Formats: sequence, structure tokens, C-alpha cells
Amino acid sequence: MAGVNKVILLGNLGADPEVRHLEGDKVVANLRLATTETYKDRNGNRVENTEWHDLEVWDGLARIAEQYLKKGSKIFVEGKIKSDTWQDEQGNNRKKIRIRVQNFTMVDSRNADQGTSAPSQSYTGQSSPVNTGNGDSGLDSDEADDLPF
Amino acid sequence: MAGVNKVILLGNLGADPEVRHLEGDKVVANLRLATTETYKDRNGNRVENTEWHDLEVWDGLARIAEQYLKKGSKIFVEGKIKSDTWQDEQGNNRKKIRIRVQNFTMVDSRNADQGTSAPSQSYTGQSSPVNTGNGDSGLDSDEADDLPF
Amino acid sequence: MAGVNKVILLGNLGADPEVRHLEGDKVVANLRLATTETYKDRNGNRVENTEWHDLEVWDGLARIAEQYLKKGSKIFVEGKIKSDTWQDEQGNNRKKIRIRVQNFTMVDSRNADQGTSAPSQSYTGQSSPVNTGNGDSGLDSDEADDLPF
Amino acid sequence: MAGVNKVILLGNLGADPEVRHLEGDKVVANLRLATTETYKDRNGNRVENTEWHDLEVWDGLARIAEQYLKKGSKIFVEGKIKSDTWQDEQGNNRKKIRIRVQNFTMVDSRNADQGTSAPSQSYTGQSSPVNTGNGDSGLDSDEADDLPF
DNA sequence: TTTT
DNA sequence: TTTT
Repeated sequence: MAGVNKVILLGNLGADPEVRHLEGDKVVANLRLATTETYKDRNGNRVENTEWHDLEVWDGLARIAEQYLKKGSKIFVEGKIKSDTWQDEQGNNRKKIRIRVQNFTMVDSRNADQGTSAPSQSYTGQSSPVNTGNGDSGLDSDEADDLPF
Repeated sequence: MAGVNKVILLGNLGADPEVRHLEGDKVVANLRLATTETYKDRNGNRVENTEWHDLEVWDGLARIAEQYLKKGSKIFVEGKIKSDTWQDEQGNNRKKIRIRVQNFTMVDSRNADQGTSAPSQSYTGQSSPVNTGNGDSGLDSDEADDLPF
Repeated sequence: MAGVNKVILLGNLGADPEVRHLEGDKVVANLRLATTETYKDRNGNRVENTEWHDLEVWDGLARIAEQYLKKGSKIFVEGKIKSDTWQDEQGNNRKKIRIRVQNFTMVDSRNADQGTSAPSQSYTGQSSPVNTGNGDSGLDSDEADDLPF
Repeated sequence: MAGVNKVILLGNLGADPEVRHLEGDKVVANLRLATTETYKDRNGNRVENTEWHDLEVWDGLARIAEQYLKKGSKIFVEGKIKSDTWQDEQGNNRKKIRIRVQNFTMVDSRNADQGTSAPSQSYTGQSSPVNTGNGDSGLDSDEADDLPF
């Protein structure tokens, strides 16, 4: 059966995006994202717990990430879990999990405004008119090549 | 700022889809979806609570809904909240909320198998390669016209 | 069958919370939340579309909302769709949809820091068995006595 | 700042739950969940891609999983990403990611009905203040005594 | 008006 | 390695 594999994150980048431009116009950006939760333990002390996520962004979104995101940027991310498996030098099976980003939104527009030609409005990675079933307006569907600013 | 407006539902259709074919190849399907939660009240009695949702599906997804969904179908839905506002005959401002479906997945393939040429595999409304940032394989992006079966 | 009814929003409050303290230590806060999406239309013009959501927050979370949220606050919200139905004066069946908030997170802590004793850490509302998957009435949460700061 | 770390999955168990009863009334169940997506490649061939997820369920939910889930069960899951890190024998830093389950819903109740005393109503796991937004240790949930049936 |  |  068809299933669902969805990840929703809101956090800050621990480093600038690492971007590789591949052959055939393909681009991939790797991001490190921290999501921090705070809670009180049973003694009433505040505890902070941070999880680090490896994000992978492709093509049009990667170009946007390269241009507008940097260390510290706060983003909302939608994606899916994707594992890579391989054998290491000792012949052990290894597995690494990444979040394949389907879209992201810059939440903290202060970052977008500093030292760049970025817009005052932050960016929302948009769903395409194809899968939004968007009957409103017939948006063109080439957002991948069509930076939103 | 760019925001997020996302709805995730899992439930059953209360009726067959109502489909209208509009000019210019546009299609809209309206669905009634029930999501039922059960819990125990403070007396330990099981209580069942059903919420009914008005869903709106467009174009390619609407055609799939028309073909494969019917009363009782169990589906997983992703969409967004969308309100229509108007004035009624008394001049009162009125507002109606619908869920604009962005994709859906048939969960209960039993329905798909009964009395139809439906596939044994249920359908997953797929994100487009544009917004999945899909670097895997370069899927063509015309799913809207490209029924998945 | 048990279903799923989940809403995820990220946006800004259009007004200060409206809070009512009810009998029996119950508190309800009503919030107006705007989620804005921007996209380019077929002519390449940026279009901005805002959806307004009516949120309902109860008890412990309502007290936190009262204390820390105000007009303009940016929050991430998790909740469920909940409809109220009634008959109006003309005898018409009426229905109003609200988002019952299950937890929220302050995203823009700049708001929290202005003119209040708010913490330097923003708050993440936590789910509880009481306010999650819950019937309307009869919440007897202890969140009220357990503010997270 | 407080962040968001949320995972939503819908899929089938690849094996029966592995349950360990720990000291102090604690229980943990490990589940293997497959989420399958299907799409057409550029040649129009249907491609099926399955991702396997390691789920970790604690205490009350673990007991429910033990009792009602088995190989093949279809479930909807809500949880968060959680990584364990350690050094292997070669002194390499290793990391393993699991999904900490916050609640789950049995979607295909046919499984629940076969060869067991399972209820005709399927179960929706409810969030609790204990297992939500929670640190690892020190759960002292009372879910164990409060099975929802 | 669904489902179990 | 982020953020407040």
C-alpha cells in the first residue's frame, strides 16, 4: 500500500549550507538543523535537549537555500526520511538517515535582511500547482527554476 | 512572513464524491470526510466523537477521486484550510471553511478492489518533483494528467 | 475506526488573545491567527494570500497564551479542527469551525521579551492526555498549576 | 528557542513488536515500520520505493503495541526523531536514528480482530505529558494502568 | 453521512 | 554546530 513518510521541523541552522553544483544543472545543498526542546525535569529544573538533523535540498530549493540561508537561520521544513545504506571498510552494513526537504520557509526574516539583496518577505517553498490541486489561478509550475523573489 | 497552513486527516468518506466538470478541462470533486476519535470519559465509558470535513479536490486528483473513491473509502489526506466568504440573503457576512486537498492516499485498498477496474495497489497522490526537490530520478512533472495506474 | 484530525499552522496573531475565565478554574483564550502564503501568478507578479484562523486554547495553555502572546506574536500551532453547530434566528443550520489548540510554540521570541516578565526561553506547549484527543468538556488538567517557566 | 521535531508515518509493520520489560515497570517496544511510495518514472513504469523506520514505543503505548500490533499491522504514527550516538569498537563515532512514538492509531483493524481478544474499535494512542516533549528517562506514566479499552 |  |  502507498504510505506516508513526513517530517516537520522548525529550528536553526548550525552552519552555512554546503552546496554542490553537479552535472546537468543539478544542485544539492546539505544543511545541519538543530531542533531544541526545553522542559522541566521532575525537580523543576529546566532542561534543554537539542537534536541535530541532516537535511538534503535539491535543485531549485537548493539554489534558494544557497542564496538566502546561513548559519543561524531559522526555518520551517517539510520533508521525508530517507536512508542511505552502504558497507564500510570493515564490511559492516551502515545506514545514514537524511531528511529530504520538500519545501522550507524562512521564519526569521531578520536573517534574510542582513547583508544581502534578500527580500523583506521571507520565502516559502511552494507546493506546485500540480499537487496542490490548485484550482485558483493556474500557476505556472516551473518554480524550481523560478526563484520566488 | 510566509506561513504554514497544513491539515492532515485520516478518515472515511460519508458519501460518494460529487464531481463537477468545469470549462477548460478543470474538474472539482467535493468530498465529505469523517474523522472519528474515541476516548474514555471520566467514568470510564467509551465515547465516540466524529468531525465532518468538507474537502475540495481539483483537476488530476479530482479525476482520481472520481474514479477510485466512494462512500466508505478510507483515505489519508494532506491539505490546507481555505475559507470562502460571502453575504447571505439577510446581508450577514458568512464564511465557510473547506479543506483544499493537496494530495491523498487510499488507505483501505479493499474499497479499491470492489466492483471496479481499480488496481490492487492503492493510490498515493504524489508530490511533484518540483516541490519534493527530488534529485533521485527526474520524474516528469505532469502527474496531474498522468493517472498513476 | 479511530481517525486523525490534525492541523499545523505557523503565523502571526492579528490581535491580542481574548481570554475568559470560567467557573471551576477553567480558562479559554480565543486567538486570531493569520497564515500568509505568497506565490507568483502566471504573469510573474507576486501574490499574497492570507487565511485567518479562529483558535481556541484551554486552561493551562490559555493562561500561557494570556501571559505571553499578543498582537503580532508569531506562533507555531498544533491542533485539530472542531466545528460548532447551531441554529440561527432564521432557523438556519449554522456551523463554525475553530482550531482547538493542542500545543503551541512561540517562534518569535522578540515579542516575548518586550514589556513583560517573559522568559528568555520561549515556551513550547506540551501535549497532555487531557487536551489531546479529547472531548470538549471535562478537562481537569493540572497544567494550570504547572506553568513551564 | 523551542523548536519542532515531528514525524508522521503511515505504513505496515515488518515484524511483530519486540518488547522488553525493564525494571521499575518500564516497557519499551521496538517496531520496524515500512512506508512505501509508488510513482511512475520517466518511462512510465511504476516504481516502488520502501523506507524502513525504527520505532521506539514506551510504557503504556508499548503495552498496547505488544497486545494489539503484529507483523503486517497498518498503523498511523506520530513521533519525533531521536538519535543515539556512541563509539563502536574501532573508535568511530556512530549515530543511529529512531522514531520515538508519541502516539499511534491502528488503521487496519482487520489485524486487530484476528486471533486475539482485541476490541472491535481500534485504538488511538493519546499523547501524554509524559511521553510528549519529553526527555528520555524518568517517564512515570500512568498509561500502563489505563488501557483505553 | 463514514468506519469498527 | 544553532537559537533564546
